[in-house]
Order: sequence, then structure tokens, then C-alpha cells
Amino acid sequence: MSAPPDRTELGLRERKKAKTRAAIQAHAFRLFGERGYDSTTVEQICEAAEVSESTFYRYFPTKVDVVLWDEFDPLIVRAFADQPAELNPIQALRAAFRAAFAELSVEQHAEQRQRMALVLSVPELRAGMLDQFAQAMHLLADIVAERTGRSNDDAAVRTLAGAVIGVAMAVMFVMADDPTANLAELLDEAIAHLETGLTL
Amino acid sequence: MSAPPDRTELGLRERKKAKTRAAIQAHAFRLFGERGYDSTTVEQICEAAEVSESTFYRYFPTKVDVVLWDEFDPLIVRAFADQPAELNPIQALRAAFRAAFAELSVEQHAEQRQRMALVLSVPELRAGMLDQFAQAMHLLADIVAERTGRSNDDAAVRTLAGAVIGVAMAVMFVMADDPTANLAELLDEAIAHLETGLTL
Amino acid sequence: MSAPPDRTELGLRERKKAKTRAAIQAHAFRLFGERGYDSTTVEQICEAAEVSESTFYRYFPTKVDVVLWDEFDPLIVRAFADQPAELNPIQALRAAFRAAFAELSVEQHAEQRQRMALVLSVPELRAGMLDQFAQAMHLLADIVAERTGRSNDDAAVRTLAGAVIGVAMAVMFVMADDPTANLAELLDEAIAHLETGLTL
Amino acid sequence: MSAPPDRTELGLRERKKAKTRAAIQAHAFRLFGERGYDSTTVEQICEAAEVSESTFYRYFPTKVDVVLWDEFDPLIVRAFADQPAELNPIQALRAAFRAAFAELSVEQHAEQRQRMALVLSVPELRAGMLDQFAQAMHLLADIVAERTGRSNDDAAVRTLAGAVIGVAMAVMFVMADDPTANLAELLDEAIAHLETGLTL
DNA sequence: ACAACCGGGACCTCCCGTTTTT
DNA sequence: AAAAACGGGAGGTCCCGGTTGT
Repeated sequence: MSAPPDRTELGLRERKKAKTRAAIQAHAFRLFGERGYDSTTVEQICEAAEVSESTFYRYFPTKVDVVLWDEFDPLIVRAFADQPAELNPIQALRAAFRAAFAELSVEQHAEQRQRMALVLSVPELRAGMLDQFAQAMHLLADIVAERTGRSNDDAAVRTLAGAVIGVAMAVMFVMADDPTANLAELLDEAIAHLETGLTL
Repeated sequence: MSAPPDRTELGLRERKKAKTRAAIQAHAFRLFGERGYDSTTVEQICEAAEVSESTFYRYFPTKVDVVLWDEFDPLIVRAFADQPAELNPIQALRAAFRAAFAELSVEQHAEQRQRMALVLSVPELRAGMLDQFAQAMHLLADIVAERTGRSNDDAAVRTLAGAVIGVAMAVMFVMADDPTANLAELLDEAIAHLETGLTL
Repeated sequence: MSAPPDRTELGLRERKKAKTRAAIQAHAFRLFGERGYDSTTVEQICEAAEVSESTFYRYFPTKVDVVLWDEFDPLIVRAFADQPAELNPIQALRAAFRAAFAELSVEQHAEQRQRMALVLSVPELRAGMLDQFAQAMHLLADIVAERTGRSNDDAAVRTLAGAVIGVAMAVMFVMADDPTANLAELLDEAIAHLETGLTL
Repeated sequence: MSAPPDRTELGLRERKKAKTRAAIQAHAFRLFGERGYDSTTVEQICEAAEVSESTFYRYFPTKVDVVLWDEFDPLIVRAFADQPAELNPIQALRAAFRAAFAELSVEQHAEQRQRMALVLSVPELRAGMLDQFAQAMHLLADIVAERTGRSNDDAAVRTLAGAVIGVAMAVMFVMADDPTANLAELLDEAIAHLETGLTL
């Protein structure tokens, strides 16, 4: 692969697409906040974002996806790859999460928060959430497998990925009770617990 | 309190209810197996089980619940309570799962298997599954909290519960790839990994 | 603007819709008269009107609405707009009601009568009636506000609208006692009382 | 019956009944506030108020009535009777409302407020509300009729009562928009408008 | 062709009267 | 006899696929 000069240097087209996608999502989140998920129609989102419905559906297959989609995955992948080799997988994952969260802007943090509140309160979204978790779990398994030279369907690798996703879920439910809590910090502490063998 | 032996000494009413519930679920699973979840109507299930639709919905709030409902919760609670005090929480949980699985009949094992296949293939069911996991997580947090004298919203307790549920999810996805695998055994090994600090 | 005669110049589609709506309502009223509101099912109404239940619910969100819906609102709005500027708001409203009632056909008068008898005798319908009154009150407030250049949440405007709706309610209860009374006349006299300061 | 010495001097039994009724209602309102009308069961109310369900239903025929019932009627009747003869009916009604509201405790005011919020938001309650209004209208007609020596089905009397109830409804909707408004004051002003002929 | 409209069917809720259990 | 469970039926929502008006 004739590697493009840098990962961040995307072509004009890609940047425009990312911008449109972000605009749609931003307007959607604003409207969801104002009148609720169910009461907001895709049409209203499109009006606000000044795109046609067909454009909307090109970016997001369904209304659900506009909530669930985020760009966290590549962040965590890169951050994980950047961790020094002397860290064991959990330590590296923990550091990667910390680094990835640090890259998020204030707006992105707020968006994360609203996303979680939405997902937890709307059954239709919770449905999609499990798929999301599954995907994340496979992603973690993939990167851990690569780092350790094991297979991504190795039991130990899968278990590790599952445990991390599980504690992430636990953190999500904590945030449901206390929406002002700090997601990044809670997750960091939770993975630390995992690292030390879940001692009580 | 002169503790009545709690399994067998149920009134006629309770026994009948349990029987009706089991009958509905059994016929539902059979029909789902024969023609798929979506193509089986509640009405057909009711005909097969010889109950009215009213009765169906009295036992299961939704069609989804007839798939998701199981009686594993009380088993695990009791098994956990029976574990000797010298085991730490994870060890006790692991032993409890092993004991609880051992109590399941062959039919119940088959049902578990079919349940998982259904859940993984029908989006509507996956939606409900997240709630199921959330509930299970809270249950684990409760019993671990009680055993260790901590609060059930203690971060360490929640993290532990989340990790266990997470590895259970991971196991579920393994079984999706290989439906003949042994669920109990996989889960046992997974929790063991957790116990030893997720070393790879 | 070369004002299109707004009644007749509707597309085929609109005319069909109006016809369907009217047919459903007519059959409903007939059946309600024959066997009572509760004992008439939506299914029976649909059979009689030769539409599907889906169509029924597209036109009327609930069975209650098929009784409560009428086309009096646009009539009163137009009649009010047509009143000469020298009339004060109450006088104009009174004249508008008189004019609007005059436009009703004999069938429509009979329907109004039956509607009222139904509403007064069926608790479920009375429930919906309050919403109806509230809506009418807001409508009156809107048109009075527009005519007088005030805001529609001005206290005086709201009070006026409330008083008119209140006397309409009073007239309704009079008609409950004497179903043969002349609704239009009673209402006209009642608003006249309002106009002269409710002197006894 | 050996007439009790005075209207206010109720026997022990009556006072106890009033207290029980008030207790049930208070607990009901508290619970409605905490978890909403629909999600609160009669059973929960009874537990909180420490009465049996049968007692509940002896005091309030239905769950709806526990919201709608209040003791304002006798207050307004007495206050109206106390008004000097030189006041015309509307003036006397206005003064009576003012006096009756002044007798309410802070708790009763708060209760009125919550009652209104509930009624406006729960369709089931709105249904009952129309009956409530009708009853109030008849009550007003009765006392005005008595004071003026007319019949309570005299058109002028009914119209007056209707207008007053109508403006009360209007005030209720104002309060729906602004729950912090002062009910007594708004109503006083509204009746004053009526008194001066609804001039804008 | 394009959108609006319609029919049909599945899901689910609520209520009421009857049967069964205690 | 009181309480619980059940059957039946109506109301209401949603979605999908086919048809019709524009």
C-alpha cells in the first residue's frame, strides 16, 4: 500500500463527507434533546441539516444509526497501536482508552453523554446497542490478537475483550444513575480493577 | 422460621402456573425452530399450547419475553449463597455457575442453546438481550455486595459484575460460531481467566 | 389574488377523502343510534362504511373521535372574519355563530343534536369533550386576538373566549334537559346576555 | 336527627372521616408526584395511607375521584351566602371566590396546583373534569337562583353560571402554561372582566 | 414515475364475566 | 366465600405491500 502521506490528511471529498455526517448527527442530537427521539422525524432532521432524506439514508442506514454511530473506534485502534511493547494487553488497553478520551473535544464528550442517555431510555436504541457492543468486542479482540500474536478467536483473547466490554457496560449503567459522572475516569478505574484481578 | 423445603412444597396453583408457563415456552421454541421467530404468531403458539392469548400475555408481557425468560436467576443466587466463605467473590461466582449449570436438565441445556441461536439471529431479540444482561449484572452486583458487606453500587462490585457479564457475552458469541460447544465449560474457563487476572 | 372558490375546487383525492370521512361518520352515527355507542364496534362501522379498520383509524385516531369530530371550526372562523369592523368582539362572535349555524344543513343540525346526546350520555365521550372545549377556546382566542391586534394569551382575550365557551357548555346542558330546543337560538341569546354584562 | 349545634362543630366521627379522607388524598398526591398517575396503583396508596383497599373505595368510588374530589364547594356556597345583599350576583360571586380562596391553607393551594397539573396531563382525569365543571355550574346556578329569587333553570342564571365556569376553565389553561401563576388572582381578575362586560 | 392512499395482519392492552383453587 | 387465574373480545398501533390519483 502506497501509504498516503499521513492518516489525518484526508482528501477534500473525505473531509466534506465527514462534515456532512457530523452536521446531520449534530442536528439530530439537538432535536432529540428538544423533543425526544420518537417525536423527532427523519424529515425534521434533514430540514435542520439542510440535506435531502436520500442523503440522510446514504450516511445512516436507519434513524437508529444516527444515534449509535461514532468515530471512537479508529481512535482507540490507533491509541492502542501506539502503546509501548512492555505493557501487557490490559495495561495497553487502559492507556489507549485514556489517550483516546483525551483526544475528544468538549462537544464530543457532551455528545457521548447524550448518546448514552438516549440509548438507555429508548428500547429501540438499546436493541442496536448490543450489536454495537459485539462489534466493539470483536474489534478489541482483533487488536489484542494482533499485538500478542495470537488468533482473534483464542479463548483468552475473547475473554479479555469481553471483560473490558463488560466493565464498559457497567460504567454505562453507573452513568445512567449519575449523568454528571466522568465517563473516562470511571472507565479508567474500572479497567484498573480488571488489571489487578478484580480484588475487592 | 421453620423453613419449608422451597422447591417441592408449592401449592397446586403455583405448580400449575409453572407448568403453563413452561408449556407455552416449549411450544413457542418448537414453533420458532420449525418456521422461524417472525413467521410464528402468538396466536399459533397459543393454539399449540392450548391457552388463550390473554393467558399468554399474562405470562409473557411480549413475544420477545417468551424467548428471553428463563429460571436461571434463582439457581445462581442459591448456588452462590451455598459457596463456602473462604472463596473470594470470583471464585464463588465461578463455583456457583458450575453448580447452577449442573442442575440443568438435558432439555434445559438444549433450550439454552436454542435461545442463544435465536437471540443472535433476530435483531428484535438482541434488543431485549441488553436489558437481560443489565438485569443479570445488577443481580450479580447485589449478591456479591451482600456477601462482601459492600454496597451494590460500589465501583469495585459493579466492575466485577460487569466483567463477569462481559465474559458471558463473549462466550455467547463463541457459541454463535460453534453451536456445539459446551456453554458451561466455556464460561467456567472464562471466569477462571478473570480470576487469574486475564493473563495471556 | 384571483381567489379560487375554495370549497368546490378540490382535487379528486381531497373530495374522495372528505367523502370517505363523512361516510364513516354517517354510518357510525346511524349505528350508534340503533344500538348504542358501546355496543357498536369499530369493525361493524367499517363493514357498514366498506372500509378497512386501518382506514378508519387513519381518519379518526380513536372511536371517540368519530363522534367528536365536526367541521364547524372553519365555518366559525370564516364567519367571524366576515363581520364588519364596527362590531366589538362579542357582537362579532355572536353574529358569526348565527351565520355559521345558518349554513348548516338539516342533516348537519340533526347530527349536532345526536352528537350532543351521545356526548352527554357516554362518560368516555365527555372525557374527550373537555379537550374539544379547550381547543375551541383557543381557536376563539386566536381569532379574537387577530381581530383586535392583541396577543392570544392576553388575559382579556382568554377570558372572553372562556366565557363564550362557558355559556356554550351551559347551553349544552340545557339541551340535555330538552333535546328539542333550538341550539342556535339558545346560544345566540346566551351570548347576547354576555354582551349586556350578564344582567339578571 | 338531633341536629348538631353548629355546622362547623362536627362530631368525632365526621372529623375522623375527614381526616382519613385527607390522609388518603395527601398520600395519593405525593405518590402521583413521585411516579406519575398511571404508574401509581391504588394498592400503593393504601399502603402509604395505612388503610385497606376497601376503605379506599368507601371514600373514593374510583381512582379518578381521589384526584378530582375537593372540599371547595361548601366553602364557596357559604362565602356566597355571606355576601351583602347590595352586590349583584357577579360581584357577589367574585367576592365569594376571593373569600373562599383566602380560607385555603398553603398546603391546600399546593394541592390545587398539583390537581390541575394532573388533570391537564392525564386524559382519564380530563374526562372526569367535564362532569366536575358541570356540577360546579349547577351549583353556581343554584345559589345564584336562590339569591335572586329566580329558578335555577332560568336561562339568564344558567348563562351566568356558564360564563363563570368558562372563565375558570380559561384560567386553568393559563395555569397549564405557567404553573407558578396565582390561581386566585387570575380568577378574580377574570370575573372582574365578566363584570365589566368583557370589554377589551 | 411518484407519492399518497388503502387493506391486511400481527402485536399488545384492557376489561369483564366465568371457572377454579384455597 | 374470597381470591386467583382464565377466556374472550374490543380498541388501538404499526408496518408492509399493492393500488390508485396526479
